[in-house]
Amino acid sequence: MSRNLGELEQLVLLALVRLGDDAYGVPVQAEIEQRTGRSASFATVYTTLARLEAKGFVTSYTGAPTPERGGRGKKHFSVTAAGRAALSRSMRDITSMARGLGEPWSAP
Amino acid sequence: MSRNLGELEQLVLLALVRLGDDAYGVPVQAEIEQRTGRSASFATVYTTLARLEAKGFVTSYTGAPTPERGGRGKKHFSVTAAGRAALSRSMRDITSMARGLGEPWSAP
DNA sequence: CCATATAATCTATCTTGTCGAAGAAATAAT
DNA sequence: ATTATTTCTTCGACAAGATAGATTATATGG
Repeated sequence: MSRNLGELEQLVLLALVRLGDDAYGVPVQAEIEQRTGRSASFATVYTTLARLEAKGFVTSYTGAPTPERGGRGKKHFSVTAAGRAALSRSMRDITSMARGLGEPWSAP
Repeated sequence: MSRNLGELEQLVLLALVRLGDDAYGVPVQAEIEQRTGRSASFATVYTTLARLEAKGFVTSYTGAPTPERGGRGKKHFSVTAAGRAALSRSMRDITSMARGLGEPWSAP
């Protein structure tokens, strides 16, 4: 029923857009932490990614691992059209509510 | 205890800022529906308001009812300094993640 | 085949979102 | 005063989202 995105779902979706082809768990987590300063464990990011996929907002394919030095293959994610639409709606909702308010949320 | 706001909590807080002195349950719900087009029952709004108050992000006082034509007294809400700070953080997080992206979430 | 590195999943719990139905408080009508 | 009507809020119950510690999977190097 809920075509609404949670807050973390929004951030993850935005991170995917930012990262493009390099989008998989690890960098998504890093991007969120670096840009927002907010901590999010890998597990948290992965569960969110899984939920988004279940809703059809992202798709994934498992790629080959880095030839360099060990490790498991990466699971790459990309945002679907439905995902972009959902993200767009969420962003619109929040900007609609914030529009016109200078930045009163930081004023005394 | 997460000091992060949920999406609805953000919207409700923004609605309170918009409404100022006229901020109580009914208009908050109306403001959200009108501005975002997204439905939210009164119960949903009140629950969120109660949670925000429990977290210290809003305060309330029960005012006298309208002399006009019946009805229960209104419970007025206002955002606390902590609430503004939390809202500010949330807004900053999302704009930080969206910064630079024209509006790619709506592009093919 | 054991150590090490990298990446993803499992399991479990707490927090948020959601709303139908019921309750509370005031005025108006009978 | 009793009942109706209007306005606004709370209750109770469950679904969905957030969170992370421990665990598993897969690759390379010695």
